[in-house]
Parts: sequence; C-alpha cells; structure tokens
Amino acid sequence: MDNKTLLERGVADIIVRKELEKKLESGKKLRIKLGIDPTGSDLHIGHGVVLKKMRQFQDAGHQAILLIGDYTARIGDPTGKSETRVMLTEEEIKKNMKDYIDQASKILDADKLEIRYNSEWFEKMTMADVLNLVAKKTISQILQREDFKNRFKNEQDISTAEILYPIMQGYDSVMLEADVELGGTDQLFNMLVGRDLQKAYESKTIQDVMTVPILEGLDGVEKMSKSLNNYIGLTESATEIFGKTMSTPDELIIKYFELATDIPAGEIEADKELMANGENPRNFKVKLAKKLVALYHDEAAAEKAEQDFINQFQKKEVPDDIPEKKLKESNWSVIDLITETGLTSSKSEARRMVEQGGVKVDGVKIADIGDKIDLSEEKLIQVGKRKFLKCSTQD
RNA sequence: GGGCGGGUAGCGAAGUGGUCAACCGCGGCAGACUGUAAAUCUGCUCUCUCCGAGUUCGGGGGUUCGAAUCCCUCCCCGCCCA
Repeated sequence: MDNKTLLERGVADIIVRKELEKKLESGKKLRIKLGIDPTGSDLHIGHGVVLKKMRQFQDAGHQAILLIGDYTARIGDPTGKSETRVMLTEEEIKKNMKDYIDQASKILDADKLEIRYNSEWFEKMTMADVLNLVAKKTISQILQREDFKNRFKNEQDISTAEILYPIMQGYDSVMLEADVELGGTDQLFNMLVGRDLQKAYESKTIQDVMTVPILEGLDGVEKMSKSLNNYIGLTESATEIFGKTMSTPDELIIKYFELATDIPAGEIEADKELMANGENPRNFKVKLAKKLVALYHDEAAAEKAEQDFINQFQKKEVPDDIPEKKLKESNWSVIDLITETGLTSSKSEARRMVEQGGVKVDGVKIADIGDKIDLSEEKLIQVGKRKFLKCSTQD
C-alpha cells in the first residue's frame, strides 16, 4: 500500500496533511484510531468506506485500533432526540461487538486489531478528573460544532451530555496515544477535539484527522443507513448485493467505484470516460455489482449472481434457488395460501396482489381472488417480481 | 412554578360534530414499459368471512342519535417567562 493511495483514495480531508505525510515518511508504526458505537447494527458498505481505509493502513504496516465506546453507550446516546436510548448491559455490548468484528473482518485483518473499550479509563475517573478534563474546553468552543450552533441559534435544546460527548471522544485519543483518527466527514469536529485535548494533556503525539466521504444510499440522496433502508449490508446474500446495486441511480456508479471497491483510480477514470461517451451505464453498474459481490463473497458467486439477475429480471425467468415450504393441507384458496406462507402480510394485501395481477402459480396469472390451489402436486408460487416459493404438502 | 402551542396511519402533514378508514406529499408495493429492482406512466397502500362489516386519529372516562373533532382526567413533547 503506497502512501499516495493511503492519503488520497476515498479521502475527503486530512488535518493536518503535511504532518501526516511526515509521520508516514518517518517509518514509524502509527496508531490509527477508529471509534465505534457498540449499539449493534448491521454493517453496510457505507461503514465499509472507513473500514477499507483502516485496512489500507493495516496493509501499510500500521496499528489499527478499534475504540469501542462502551462507556458512552451505557449512559445512552443523547443525539437520538426524543427517545432515550436504553442503556446497554455489558453482555449486550460484548455480543454486539462480536457481531461487529465478525462483519468488519470481511474488510479488516482481525488478527492485527487492537480492540479497546473506553470504560477502561472513564470508569476510573473521579469527579476531580472530570473537572480537570472539562476545564480544557469551553462551551463556546464546543458550540462551534455546526449542529450545536444551529440548535443554539434556533433555541432548541442541547443536553449537557451531548456537550460532553466530543470531549469524551477526544479524551479517548489522549488515552490511546492515537497518531491518526479516522471517521466520516460528520465526525470532523469531534475528532478535532481529540487534537486539542492531546495538546492540553501534553501527549507525545498529536493525532491527524482523516475524514472519508459519506456514502449515499441506494436512493442516491440520503446517507446510507439502516433506518432509511437504503443500504447494502456486508453480510447480505450475493443475489441481494447484486440486485440492490443494480437499483442504484446511475450517478452513483463512479462514487461507489471509488469508495466501495479497490478498482484502481486509472481504470475508474477510463470507465468514466467511456460512460461520458455514451456507453450504457448499465454495463458499469453490472461491473460494480460483480465487484461488490466478489468482495463480500467470491468471484464465482459474482458470476452466478449476474447470470441469475439476467435470467430473472431481463429474461423474466424463474430463479433456480427457490425456497420450499411443506404444508399440511392440500386444498387452499390463493388468498389463504400466500398469506399463510408469508408471501403477503395480510389477507387484504393478498387480495390486492391478486387484483393487480401480481400473483402467479406455475407461471399462470391468477385472475380471481376466489381461485383454489391444489397442492397435491408441488406448485410454484410467485408474488410480485421477486418473491418465489415452492409449495407442496407434507409427505 | 407560570403562560402558550402540540400529540392523526411507516414518516411528514390536512381535517375542529355527521358525506372520515380520514385530502395531500414522501416512502412502500403491484402492473406497463425499459438499459436495471433506474427513469417514466398507471393503480394500490388498517384489518376481516370484501356483499358488507370491524377496529383506528397519545391513554382512560364522559356528552351526543352520531366524535379525530365537544367536556373531564392522565401521560408525553416543544416554545416563552421565572
């Protein structure tokens, strides 16, 4: 991993770039911090951006540190606005972190990770220590953060706990002696507090801050996130990853190439050129989809996912790995059958589906909501474009 | 502590006694089309034994032939003053 790629690929900003260059040139094994929230979520390729950057540092021989904010999570994150987040127990945090690391290992070299919990130091602090810490920053400094600034201006509330968050996060950097902190651009402010605190505590190193761009989700507008359901999960099936990629807007292709794959920068430029000259963006989206599947599964899965996609959506053929279900009864009305098997969530929905012509049995469209289905022989049920199920009776 | 405003389907947001299962937008789903699960267009979007019926509009109680709409009470949220 060359330093140029390290400093440029998928990087939004570096503060201070010159300092970081110097550190890299010194040949020292740098300590790279990435803070994570142990609230337990499925990782998606948006998280993948920063994880890839971390992996690059690992490959360049540096020490990757995952800082788990277990202490802060136990207090509860105040940014969730109205809902107070439930405090997490130690066991929950442990489990969440195991899941996290399992998923992140698809990108990171898990054997070389240093994993730290911030309860390690926060738990031991006395009130005097806390006062000493908060005395290092002023309210007006903290209020510089854009969302605080806006809320303050608009007379919305800012909880005291929120004020403490950046300070606590910064203190983590002091304790870890981080040389570099990685994070999304939205984390810039908090990470800079780390620099200030390291100076205030006269740390032997002042971390440089590297931000990575926020990846838009499948809608092409909002940040990729689970709650908006516009994400591609790292652990999703090849079919899902492929299909979801194909549903992204064309404008996102290049950005995804840059941030979510390892395709060399030159090749990306060339593809961009081709697209600008009128080549069908779909072809590049296919390339992207295959890359992503290959990354999180393997090459063979990528080939297969492409074939399946062509068959299912372009040729409208039936996929070949359809789940099967065995039922006790053999005599069903369509409505009951597709509801019972979970293909639709209610009978009303089932009726709508049939009325809209979205239900097929053995390839034949069901025309009437009163139709019966005999399962004494296996039947292939299709609801909409994507839901398939083979149904038969129990032996 | 005082004053004011507000809590409506996944979200946003109308509606202030009957024609309200509730306008509209987003999201979601289906169909058509296609270069894709893109874009566009059309339709659907609480549930049920879909003829019709049953439960909904922060919780509970009440007034009324009839309430999301009026009254009481409780809970929650926001703003202002202290």
